[in-house]
Amino acid sequence: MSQKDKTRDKLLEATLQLISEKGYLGATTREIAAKAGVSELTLFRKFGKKEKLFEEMLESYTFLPRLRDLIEEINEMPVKEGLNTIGTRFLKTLQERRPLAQIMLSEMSHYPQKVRRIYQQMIDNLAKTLKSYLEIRKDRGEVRPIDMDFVSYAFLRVLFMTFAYESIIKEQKMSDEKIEHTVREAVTIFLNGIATGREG
Amino acid sequence: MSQKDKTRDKLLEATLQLISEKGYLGATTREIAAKAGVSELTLFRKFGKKEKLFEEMLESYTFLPRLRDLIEEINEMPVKEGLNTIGTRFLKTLQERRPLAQIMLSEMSHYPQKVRRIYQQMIDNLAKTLKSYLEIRKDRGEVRPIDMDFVSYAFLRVLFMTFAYESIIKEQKMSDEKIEHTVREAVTIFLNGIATGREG
DNA sequence: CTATCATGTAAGTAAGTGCTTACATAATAG
DNA sequence: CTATTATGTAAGCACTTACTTACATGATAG
Repeated sequence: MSQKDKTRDKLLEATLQLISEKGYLGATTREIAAKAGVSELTLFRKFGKKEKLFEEMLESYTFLPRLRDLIEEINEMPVKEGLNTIGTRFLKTLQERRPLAQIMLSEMSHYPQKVRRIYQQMIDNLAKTLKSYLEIRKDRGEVRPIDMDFVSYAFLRVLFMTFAYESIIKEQKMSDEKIEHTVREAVTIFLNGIATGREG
Repeated sequence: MSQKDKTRDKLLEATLQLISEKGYLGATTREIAAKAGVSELTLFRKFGKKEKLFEEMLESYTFLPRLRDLIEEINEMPVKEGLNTIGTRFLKTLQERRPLAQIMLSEMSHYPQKVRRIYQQMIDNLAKTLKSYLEIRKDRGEVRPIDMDFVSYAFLRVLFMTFAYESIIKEQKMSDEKIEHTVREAVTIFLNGIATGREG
């Protein structure tokens, strides 16, 4: 990688870190440049405006790598195992890309159209994967014929908000055990529900 | 109400609106005062600092009114109806207090301790209510003996993120029908799960 | 070696920002 | 009515911000 690209990367990385910590308005170009170890002028020469820097940073960071090939991986698994795999992978990805997740959460009110991209990359895509997986299970009689679109989103939303609560509001990293426990509980509920069938 | 209190209220209201639109840093004291129809100096005479204004605004707005007395209301309902009632009430409250919900979501990364208060008022309390309701149903054999704490949070989180997605990312108000549909689907999943019991 | 190109330093600009001071007026309370 | 209190206008301060201009230096490619 050329020196030029290294500088660019350092700036994008610093932008990710600082905006996730302080928000778009709270992160100043001075501080971003300092954190990247370059002069502020370099930042402006490369990106022109702060907003462009923000956009290019969003473009360059993605949730995808860990989530790719998930369809094929889970394709032949029974429902319980499939949900477990997808849920665990989802939470671990959020964990690894936590700054990006944090930006997504806190800037969604003010930059909805910019955030929508990463939301789509992350949750919409994953929901689609999950949905088509569940549709197959439905055809095979493994799951009930209900609105799989809603089910998929619901499953991911429980996990996403659990992540947000633990690692942002409570400011604690989710341990591997916590992740496992969370996914296990969610899968149990989604598969079997909580009712016994008896009415009180 | 005295003129004094009216001024105060107008300022708090303007603060709520503007911070929900632009975030804490994006909302300026000048603009808040203008929106409230008073001079900026009045703002500072009443609250001293912007941060204090923010805090007092958070103190003054609450999610509670609509949620009070919910325990007694649902107490004798069967699970399905109980979940339906609590879910619907929850979504309608979020809708009514949307600016507050929006602030809660977007400032949670930067002011976690301040947001925790409204989170506790809203979700933690409601989860507790739901949990104790479910514990009773459990004792009566209506629901399975599983982690009711997790179930309660999971149920509310699905609804909360659905609300956030619809009304913040997609920027559409949730219609009453949408609310009903959302709750109905969520209740179905949580009660019965999606599995048939047959393995593929 | 030399010409180019990425980067640096330094200084600065224009526009905000939160917050203050000095003085004036209108409303309210006793 | 009068004294107090809430509010207003106007100006501005000290600081920060995104962004710019002018000039210099070091690396790199041909």
